[in-house]
Amino acid sequence: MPGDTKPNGKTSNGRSKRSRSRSRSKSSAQKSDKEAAGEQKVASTRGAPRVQAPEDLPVLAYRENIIDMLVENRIIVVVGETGSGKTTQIPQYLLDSERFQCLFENKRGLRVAITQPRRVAAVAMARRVSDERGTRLGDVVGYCIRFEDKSGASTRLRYMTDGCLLRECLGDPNLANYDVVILDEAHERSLHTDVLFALMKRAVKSRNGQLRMLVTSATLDTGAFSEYFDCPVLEVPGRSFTVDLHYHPVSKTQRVEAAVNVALNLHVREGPGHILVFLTGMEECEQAVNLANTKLQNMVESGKEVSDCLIVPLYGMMQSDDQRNVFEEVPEGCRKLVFSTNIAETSLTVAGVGFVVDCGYCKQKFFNPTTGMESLQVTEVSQVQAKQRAGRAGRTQHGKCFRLYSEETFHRSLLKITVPEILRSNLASVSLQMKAMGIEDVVNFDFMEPPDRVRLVKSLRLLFLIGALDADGKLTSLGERISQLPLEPQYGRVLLSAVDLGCVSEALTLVSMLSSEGIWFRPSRQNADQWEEAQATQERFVHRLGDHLTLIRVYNMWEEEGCSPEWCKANFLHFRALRQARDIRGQLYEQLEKVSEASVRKAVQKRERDDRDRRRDRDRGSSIGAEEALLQSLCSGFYMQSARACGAAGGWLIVGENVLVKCESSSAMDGSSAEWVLYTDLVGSTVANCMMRTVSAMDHKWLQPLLPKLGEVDMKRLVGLAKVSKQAPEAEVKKGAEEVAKDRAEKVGGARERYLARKNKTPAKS
DNA sequence: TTGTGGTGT
Repeated sequence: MPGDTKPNGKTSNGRSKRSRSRSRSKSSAQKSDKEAAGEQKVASTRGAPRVQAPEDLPVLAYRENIIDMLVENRIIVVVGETGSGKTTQIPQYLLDSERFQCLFENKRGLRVAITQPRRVAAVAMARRVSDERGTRLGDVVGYCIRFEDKSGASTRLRYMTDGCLLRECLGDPNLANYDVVILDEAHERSLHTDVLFALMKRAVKSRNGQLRMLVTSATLDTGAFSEYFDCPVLEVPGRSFTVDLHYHPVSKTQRVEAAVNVALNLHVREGPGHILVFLTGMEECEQAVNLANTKLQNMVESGKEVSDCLIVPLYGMMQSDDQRNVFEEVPEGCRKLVFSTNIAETSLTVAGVGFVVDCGYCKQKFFNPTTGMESLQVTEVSQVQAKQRAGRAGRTQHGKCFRLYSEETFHRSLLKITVPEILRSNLASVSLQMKAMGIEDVVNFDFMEPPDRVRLVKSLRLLFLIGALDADGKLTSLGERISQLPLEPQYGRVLLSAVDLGCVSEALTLVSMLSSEGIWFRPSRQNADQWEEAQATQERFVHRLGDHLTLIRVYNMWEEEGCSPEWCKANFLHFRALRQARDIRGQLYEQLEKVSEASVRKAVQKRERDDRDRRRDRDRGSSIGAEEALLQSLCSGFYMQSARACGAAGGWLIVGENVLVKCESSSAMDGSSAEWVLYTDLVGSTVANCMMRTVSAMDHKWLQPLLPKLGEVDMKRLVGLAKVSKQAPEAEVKKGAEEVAKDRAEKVGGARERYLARKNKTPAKS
């Protein structure tokens, strides 16, 4: 990374020296490496027209090599470890190479898209490169992220989130706007990047030499990449310090205490360097902080000499100002001990870490396509993750990493790479987007890591049920409109039916709230008083008809309070999440208007006028009409997720499935006797213990007209086998029937199991 | 009994 010190401790030039001291300051230290890089400009360009890239970036030596390879090959893979400079330099090499630009027939000038998995990274890289070139951000170098497009007609290097490029593919699957696409951080295997792999491979082929692609990855799984893309791989060395590995196996149940003990041992024995401990979740981090404080106190009381130590947790759901505390500079001689979730693995960088303790586990989300159930499971980390965690100790000094498992476990038990998100996700949105791009056969599409057929078939079934696909799996005009909305298709369906039912405003609010991060602030249970106070405070928002109307009520009250952050704090709500919901709502409002046939604006304005009148009249009762309409429009997207009370058991039976479910205890409908309910999320780890989250009471007369469609699903027609079977009847029909059988047989979420099974059949190279 | 790893349009 530009501005880092070299291993020998000298800085490459005066500018780096300045930026080094700056990178320790509060404002940039709290951000990721990439964002910090972007911030250097403020300090270093004053009076200078142009920021220079450090002269000793490892990638520089490969400049001509990269261009040669990309002239000769349509696709190449570049493997470069942290600090090689690949993200900032390679796009500029291409832009500055006449020889490379000669390849392209169009004379509008080279245009390069560079994707990042995270928004902050896209912005920071654009800012940095723009500074290096001495241009205004948004001119030659720009970026594009949700809610913010800082680029224009003259933009040649466009940094963007992978999700943005994916959305651009919808309108233009061949990406005619670009000559080169760089998919950066490909090793992270984000859902969007994985889909882009497949789309780009296709686009490169169809553009016939006029579109080049470069895939960059930090860790070595080059076999899989080069095989899939059939392309050469170039390795660029990194620039970080060595990290000694130590293995301290402990039992899974003792990991928190063991992690605390190892960390305190390090604190007592080792020289300078902060300590970063990786645990699985918020509760573990809070618990560890308490435990470490107690133990440290005991040591001091027993007369042991212990130096100063600041002990802090770090996780995503933390209030923003608490999170900032983690990055505060500590006094000389004071050590920081940070207990973090995997947020510190890639998203945030704690500066000055010399020691890492890795518990060997993390939480991962798995979606079970058969039940539609989502679960958050504590899972062993992959080898790639373990290396990434260890690397956090070697950014500024020679480091040490303590793994709370054996070396044998590392090699024998841990997966080589993390199970890619595409194998763990709900694919409804991916399938719909592919259909909207004219890709008919989604099930047999050439993904690098093909998702299970069941997962894909189930996504088609869902799209059929909401009317986005017809019985033959063809995109309907409704599906086309839904695909335009940046939402899960089921939510898109709800919005469009809300237009017809006259409750757009409410639906926009609800869908935005459901699309944003969780709004409820749930204090750690380590803090019992606060926990109870939060429960009691949040209960006051509850709407008797369920969680969906509760969410709308919270949003409306927040707006009435002038969108106040203080009001959020007092009511145990995440301001960040509500603000995000407001941004999303604004965006959806605009896009829904483009997409929907009726005039959304008129409907919304009428609604808002009515609301004002009602408030003036203090006649709250009359808003029932809109509330009912909202619940009814929910049915159009989620009727297959409704359930009927099953008296004896005190739960509900999901329609069309023999699964008995309960409400989560935090739900407004918990303990309710409503005959019919509808949920937007189903969570749990096994079918036997799964819970509805976000639940509302329903009137059966809204559901009744929709439910028969559940019986109309013909999987064979949906995946397009009915037509194929005319040519090869027996085999194909049998295959289709097996699909249905397998589908029924499947009960427990098996992405990981199937992935493991596949990996074991074809062992990865070591 | 019961919790919410992290991203993104």
